[in-house]
Amino acid sequence: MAPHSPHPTAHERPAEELDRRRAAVLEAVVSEYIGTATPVGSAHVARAPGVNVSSATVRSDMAALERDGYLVQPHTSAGRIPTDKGYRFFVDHLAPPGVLGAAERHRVRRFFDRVHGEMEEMLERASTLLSQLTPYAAVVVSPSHGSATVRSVQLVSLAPRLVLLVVVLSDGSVEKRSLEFFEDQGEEELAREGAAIQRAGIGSDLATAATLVGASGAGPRIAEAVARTMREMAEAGESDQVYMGGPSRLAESFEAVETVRSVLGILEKQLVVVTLLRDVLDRGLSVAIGTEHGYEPLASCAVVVAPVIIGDHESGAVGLLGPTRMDYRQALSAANLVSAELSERMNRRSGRGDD
Amino acid sequence: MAPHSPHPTAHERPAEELDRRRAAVLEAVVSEYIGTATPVGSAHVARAPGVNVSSATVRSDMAALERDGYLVQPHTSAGRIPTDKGYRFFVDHLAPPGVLGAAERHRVRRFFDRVHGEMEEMLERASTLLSQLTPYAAVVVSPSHGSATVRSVQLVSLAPRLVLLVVVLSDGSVEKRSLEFFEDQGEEELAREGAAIQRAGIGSDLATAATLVGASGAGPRIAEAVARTMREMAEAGESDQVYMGGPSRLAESFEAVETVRSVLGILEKQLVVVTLLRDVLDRGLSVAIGTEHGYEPLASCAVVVAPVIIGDHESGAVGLLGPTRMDYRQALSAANLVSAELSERMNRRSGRGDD
DNA sequence: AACTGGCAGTCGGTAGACTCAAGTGCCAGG
DNA sequence: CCTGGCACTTGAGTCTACCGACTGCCAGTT
Repeated sequence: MAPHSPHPTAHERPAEELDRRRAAVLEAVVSEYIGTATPVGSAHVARAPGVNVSSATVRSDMAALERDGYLVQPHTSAGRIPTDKGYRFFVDHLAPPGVLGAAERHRVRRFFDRVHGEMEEMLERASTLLSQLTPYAAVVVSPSHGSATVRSVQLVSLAPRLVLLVVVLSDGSVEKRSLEFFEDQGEEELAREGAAIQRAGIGSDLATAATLVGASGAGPRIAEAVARTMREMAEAGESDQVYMGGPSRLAESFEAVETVRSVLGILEKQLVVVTLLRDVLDRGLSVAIGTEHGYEPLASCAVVVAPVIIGDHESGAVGLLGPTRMDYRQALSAANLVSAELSERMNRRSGRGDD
Repeated sequence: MAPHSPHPTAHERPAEELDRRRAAVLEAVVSEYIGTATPVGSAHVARAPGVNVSSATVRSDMAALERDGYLVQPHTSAGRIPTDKGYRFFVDHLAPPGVLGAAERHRVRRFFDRVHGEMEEMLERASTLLSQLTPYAAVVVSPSHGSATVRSVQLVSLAPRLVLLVVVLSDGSVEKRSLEFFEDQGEEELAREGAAIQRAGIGSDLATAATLVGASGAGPRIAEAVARTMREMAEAGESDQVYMGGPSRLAESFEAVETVRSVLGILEKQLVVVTLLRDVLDRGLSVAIGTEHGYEPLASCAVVVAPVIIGDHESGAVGLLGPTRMDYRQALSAANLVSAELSERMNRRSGRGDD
């Protein structure tokens, strides 16, 4: 058993090492396929760094990887392409931490330094930013009001019998709703009512405030209408807003126009998107590949998610949607960078409940 | 010259009538092509109602129409397809007024009866509605603040050193912006300052109000910051918001994924969209076909526009974007219906300046 | 003069045969 | 256990022939 072979390294590789080589083969296949979208053959892989064996050996490794479900052959005389399981292994074990280029980091930083305007605008533009940092479509789910408390309630007369209810919450968001009354309301009566309502509701969350206002018995009709409307706001505030960035990226990612259509169609259903992202996050994942998210129509897609953390819990999310053969490293670092930056800004802005 | 021919109508058609027949031929070609996206041949046209001549005659008419630039042949042995000029003639002279089905009318009515929430939400959802009424992508451009006047100014403390400026305008819109101060501001000082600022600015439009507030000399630092921020709001309010509905419709309209990508890419540039729609409206058109709008990348598209009229002038717009072979009748009636309905709602809501 | 049927001519699109290149599986040998 | 060599498979590309859908033109009819 003396190592007199011309390929000693190959000869002495113990079993454990073999697995490592297979991993290297898998990595080579995935990397190559991500770049070229073409089935990759054993010759290509043999040339990859970390794989110091002949193409014949690679072939047997690839056959094994196929048996184990990491690769598939589109047809007999073609190279291999990764399965979802293959991508999964790549993401979990092989993908290096992945750092964005300095240029991109700088771009993100500059973006967040320049953003003015309020949360909605920031989120909207962040989704565009994300889609420009990567070749994928981006989604940003706005944090729900959650436990934000009422900071101010105001009634503004807009026209005869038309009054605008404006509620400011502790997270800096403003909800408005117009109310129509049968009788005209005097300017100073409105102000008085507004003050009373504010006194009743301030400091509580929207739903509670609505109840308190209803019970406060201030001005018969008005308080009732305001209470009802605040309850509406509370309900509406729970359904998170979704911002979509760079939908045209989808048309770059997929060949078939039919796929583009169906994926775009899904992105239009905001509720689905929110549920999907939350699901993935709840399962503790940051990547969902192919059918992992259990949503059939997106079987050819992968989703990369990063939470936006405000205060102590995940309340929003940013995501990237691309083909399963997406560049996970790039996508992950972009999503993480933007979500971190977003979290920081939002934390800085939102008040801490009590002054 | 007694009409003893078996085809008397054909025989006695004077020159002017001939034109009418050509128009009928053109109409048949356009209608058919809109429906099938396939070059249409003389045999098909000959069978169309209103064209009571043989295919040979139709052929010579089609040749004439091609000479005049209304039709083209993709290749020698194929049928004809309309040119932009052909579509234009169709739209201007041939397209019947076009009424939406009762079901659609009812759907629109119901939609507008149910919409609650405020303008932004209404516009957003109107764009979705429009894209569902037709197989095309929809855009809605929000009315700019224009001459809306300030109805209320409020300063709300969110956190130490963090204050939210909330301005309510007479059209029911609410602008907010957070201000950061170096020193902490007392709750009641803020209220006092807010009241003073409101007194200075109320009744003027945003830009004027900003100047007035700046000059009012209320509270040294605060008034200055508020004035600056209000000016920012005035500027931001001028750039109209664009809502895009049903982008996936684009993937249905075009065969080539490349076209889908580029058109989607253009839709993402909101400024371009706004300019385009305004341009078309300013030229008094409601349809722009192919290159008529002078925007090269959209040469394969047609745009249908309808103004949203608030008070006395066009301040917003709804539009539909589809292939040049779109169903103009359907698109026009849908856009008109939604824009009319939208105008009415907005007029009802926006206060009339003075109480 | 206007319209018609008939006919030759023009192409695009499809189907089949063939070739080519990429890539595999297997095997004997080191 | 790995390697080079070899036979085999198969999609993709090319070429050809053919079919069908049109058109343009023309002589004939009313």
